[in-house]
Amino acid sequence: MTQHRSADIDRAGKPVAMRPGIPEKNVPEATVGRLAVYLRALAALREHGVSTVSSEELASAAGVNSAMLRKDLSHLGSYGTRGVGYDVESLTSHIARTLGLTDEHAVAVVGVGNLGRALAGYAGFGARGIRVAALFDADPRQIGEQVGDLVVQSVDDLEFIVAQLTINIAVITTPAGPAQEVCDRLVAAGVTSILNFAPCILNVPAHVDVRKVDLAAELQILSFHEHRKGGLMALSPSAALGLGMVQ
Amino acid sequence: MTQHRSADIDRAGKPVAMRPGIPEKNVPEATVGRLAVYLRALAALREHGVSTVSSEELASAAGVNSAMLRKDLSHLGSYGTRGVGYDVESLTSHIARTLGLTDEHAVAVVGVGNLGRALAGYAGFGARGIRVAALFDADPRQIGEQVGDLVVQSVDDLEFIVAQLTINIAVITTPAGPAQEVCDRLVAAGVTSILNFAPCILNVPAHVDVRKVDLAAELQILSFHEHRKGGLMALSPSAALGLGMVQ
DNA sequence: TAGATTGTTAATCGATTAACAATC
DNA sequence: TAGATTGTTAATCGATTAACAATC
Repeated sequence: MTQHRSADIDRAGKPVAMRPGIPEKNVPEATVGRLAVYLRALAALREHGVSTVSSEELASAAGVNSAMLRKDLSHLGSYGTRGVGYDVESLTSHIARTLGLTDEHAVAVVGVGNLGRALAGYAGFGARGIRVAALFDADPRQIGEQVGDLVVQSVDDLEFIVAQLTINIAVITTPAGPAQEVCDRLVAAGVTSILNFAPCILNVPAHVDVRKVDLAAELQILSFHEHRKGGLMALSPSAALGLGMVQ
Repeated sequence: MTQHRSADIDRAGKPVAMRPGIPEKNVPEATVGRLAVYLRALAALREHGVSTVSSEELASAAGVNSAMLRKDLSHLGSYGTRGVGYDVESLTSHIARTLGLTDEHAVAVVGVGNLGRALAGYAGFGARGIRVAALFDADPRQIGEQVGDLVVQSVDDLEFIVAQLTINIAVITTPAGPAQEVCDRLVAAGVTSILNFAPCILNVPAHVDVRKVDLAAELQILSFHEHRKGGLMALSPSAALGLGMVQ
């Protein structure tokens, strides 16, 4: 959540994008998170044969406000045409390039439970720069099993294989227990970006990005909102209707 | 992402917490997201027999700054003791109550692929107010299958069962295609909070909260950060070392 | 040219952080 | 009392939104 932010700043305290040799404009973290969403909306539009789209249309497809969309895109440069809109094709490739999806990223998944399998099989990655290249597990019953195109490898061979395949991005879908050790070993093997599904905080050196997906927390947040709505709706849906809580 | 915010405000434009009859102080959205993390850190401390914890210790266990932790907790009231710290037990229950985890929430999971199964089997929920109470799928091969304690039900029976079990929270782990229809039916059956894993934007009435977990987007965000680090590290790890990028 | 829509500015809002007075 | 640590204030920072001049 907050963790990955630490790596936006290098040891000297300067924002990464300001370092000499990396000239790209600085893209705010919140914007980066939405670029992926725009990319998906653009892909859907392209499939429907749409070749030009206005900020209003694209924003509505992405579930955001059009002012925010234009502001987000302005960080990448000016790729729209006033009075007309954005060219779907060219905007797609500008966003993809900004996200670094023109490079091919090999990803390792550690932990081949249901969650790991879901990620390994996720078609959403394929085409777009991200490819699951290795699966690891500690359970001897899983090792050697075929999952999609890949064979599950022993976590004992993690360092060797990760280094061999020059994997920089890893997904941790182990239980909380082994997660920190797995993380340390991934980092030692050259991984610099981690997506963590294990319900624990990972300690990493400053050059490593960690993003955390916390499934229990997501449901607890919904629980909070239910609680806030709760009283009223549960006791009397019609009262809630009267208060305009229901459409 | 932004979607769930819309439901914080009712039709009259007043923040929910301000409505008469719901006196709790307003807790910022960002704080709510972290309360779940604190709760987990507290559980770990309690297991280690710790009965009192300072904001500094708890913050470090939760991976945040101690000022932020104290600020977050101040929204719940004053449950610490100056010069001493927080009582693990009592802080745990205050946070749990704030999150609405004292009520029992029955959750439906729609889509029993790997992701749905991962959630259905997630032990992290059990004890704490959240219980997966129904599983649905459209695939006849899945219907009737036993998953954990539950039998997979036909999505055709969704309305009846959701209403029957007074389920208010649902998780959508279907492909993007059927997600909106599933969502509409859940809402019609009384669901008011949705956790969406399908890679699409859901349109819901204002009284419904949607949180979105976008796995492809998470990896694309990491791809962006890799890209930013990329050039340097790939060409010359030793140069990167010299720039202080590596510990 | 007239209508449409971008890119940007400025205002607002919310979230984070540091610092410290209150107080155990 | 002296040391420690909370709860809160004020400063800063970043993100969102509305409005509009630029321009296709």
